[in-house]
Amino acid sequence: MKQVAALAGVGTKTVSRVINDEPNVSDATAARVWDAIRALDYQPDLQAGSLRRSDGRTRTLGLLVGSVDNPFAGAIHRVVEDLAAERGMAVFASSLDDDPAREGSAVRAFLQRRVDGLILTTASRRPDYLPQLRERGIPAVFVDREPLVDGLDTVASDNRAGAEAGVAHLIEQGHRRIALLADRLDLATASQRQQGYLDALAAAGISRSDALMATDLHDVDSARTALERMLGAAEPPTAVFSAQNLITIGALHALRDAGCSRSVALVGFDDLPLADLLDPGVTVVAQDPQEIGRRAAERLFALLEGADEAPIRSVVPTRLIARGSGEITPAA
Amino acid sequence: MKQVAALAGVGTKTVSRVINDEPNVSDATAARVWDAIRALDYQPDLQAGSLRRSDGRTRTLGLLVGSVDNPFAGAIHRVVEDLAAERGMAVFASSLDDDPAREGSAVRAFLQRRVDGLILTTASRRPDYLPQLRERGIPAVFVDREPLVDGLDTVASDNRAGAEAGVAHLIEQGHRRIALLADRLDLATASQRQQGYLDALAAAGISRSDALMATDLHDVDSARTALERMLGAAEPPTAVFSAQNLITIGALHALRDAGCSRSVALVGFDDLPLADLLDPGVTVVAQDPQEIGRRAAERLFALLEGADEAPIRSVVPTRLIARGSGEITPAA
DNA sequence: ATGAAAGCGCTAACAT
DNA sequence: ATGTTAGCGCTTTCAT
Repeated sequence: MKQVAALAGVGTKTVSRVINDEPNVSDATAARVWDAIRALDYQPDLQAGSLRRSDGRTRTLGLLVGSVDNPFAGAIHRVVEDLAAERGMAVFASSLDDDPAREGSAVRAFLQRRVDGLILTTASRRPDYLPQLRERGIPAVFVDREPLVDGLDTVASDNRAGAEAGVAHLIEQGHRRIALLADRLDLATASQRQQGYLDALAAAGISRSDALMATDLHDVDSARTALERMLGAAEPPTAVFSAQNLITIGALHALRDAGCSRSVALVGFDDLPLADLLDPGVTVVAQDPQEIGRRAAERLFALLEGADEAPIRSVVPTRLIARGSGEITPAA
Repeated sequence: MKQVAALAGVGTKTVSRVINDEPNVSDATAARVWDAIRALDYQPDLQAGSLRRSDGRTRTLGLLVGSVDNPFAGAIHRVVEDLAAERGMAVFASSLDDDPAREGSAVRAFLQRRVDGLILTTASRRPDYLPQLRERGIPAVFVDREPLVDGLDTVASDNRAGAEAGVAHLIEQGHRRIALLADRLDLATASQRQQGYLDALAAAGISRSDALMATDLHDVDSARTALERMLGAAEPPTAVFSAQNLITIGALHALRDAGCSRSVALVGFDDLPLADLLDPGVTVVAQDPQEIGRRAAERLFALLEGADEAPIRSVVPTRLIARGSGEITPAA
């Protein structure tokens, strides 16, 4: 910056004024400064600036998702990035892997880099870094999972209602032995979806059976194995509700390998790319990751602009998409 | 930091020494400092530190991909993130959308935030920011696409050979009228894959037909439309080579809608989730995004540690995965 | 083993 | 309309 000032024959503060287009610079000097900036390929150091700037902003935000590799997270990331870019903000993204330790170090990494705000998916019901965020006045919006703490801003799918609708759909087709394949129940999403499953059964007067509920499934293979075991049991399910996208993939493998794709019904929570091209098409309870990302980002920006109303708890509706697999009726 | 120093009853420099565990601090003082740090929930400001630090490092890197929403990009991102985290580095990710303007502003945003290094996918053959990177000594590794500039470090799939192998596979099944569905040819990947297609035809003595080559396809819908048109033409292709993952999805839709999934062969470049569950399974020329990401990240870290050898041009082999759609033989 | 002073690149506050 | 001085939170250099 000093070089630019020297080349343009002005003081550094004038250069600063030009860059941030503050008032009180004559057009002539501004032009000279811009020339010097171009001549030197000067790029202002945003971090150094924020060190002294009154609001201390770094124009940077942190995004924590399940895994940047997961299509659901990718969709959220993309929306957040686009909205952030419109405001000249850049985004740090990190993967959580549903590991509280990894979550903690990711948040720490964000804080050390002085992000202005955070959009977080959490693996814990009561994240331990919340007091720190409060103290430092760093706004955060939780997405996908709602911690069990009051006063937080959250945006998530209607997991319970969506799961209930998916299972009710299977019940309408005449199924009574419906399997549940779910993730670790300490994750809010998994337990809410299980609750929806149980609510749908209860509403139809179907008693729950532990033999039909597999939980703690965290990847494709564990889901596949769990369903294979159920299909080989004495009273196999006639329908399956899989409560997460990777689990649905595992279930699809198990059904295909057992030759049951056309005889055992399947409804999955969360949509999959190509789900409509399978045969039968995969019926899903679709989430709307774009909408989740959009609401979260907009809420975060509102907080950054000093919105002071009460925290919001935003629930994004799900949508049942019938494609065939969920409309299979139980064998007579 | 001053507060910590005050609470621990030491000078700020001692706190600095403890944080960066430099030598010459007695265990007793160190312990007192750590206590103070915990008591105050102190997080050092990494950016402020790098301002004065001799190497100026921010422990941050920039990653530019096609779109953070694309599974290929997601896989690369994930690997880069994991390797970066091991070294205490955070990563800024941005989407390119194959738009040179967006590419430029993303790189500018990275530079203003003083990233230590870059992993870049580019939409231009000669990115205009290269001189700036040189001047500032910011190392960059290009992934997926190789700019037409000497002296750069690059990591990419063997696009030409992979495409040639995919098309040769179709020719082996007896096909002679093989369609090409490709992206904008100004993108290195697209033109290399087209070249592979042409090489395979030439090797088999099949003359090229412009009616069978659709280019400038950039998303699912344009690919679908292009293939629909070809299938309705006088001499429709008996096989299709789709040169990119979104294009393959479009082709699958077109084939299904035209009722040709079982009669027209398809080989796609780049693997798709669920490709093995479709019926028939989708034969693909699989890339290895993890390997691409790993090599790029490791090369970047080597450059950051001052490796001074000549730039490397790393070519990652592809692998043909036969799943059914590519083994369909032409109708007699 | 520890601390004081200077300075990294920038912006705030106050001149002029 | 422009420049000067101080200081953001840290690390360097050099003294003690």
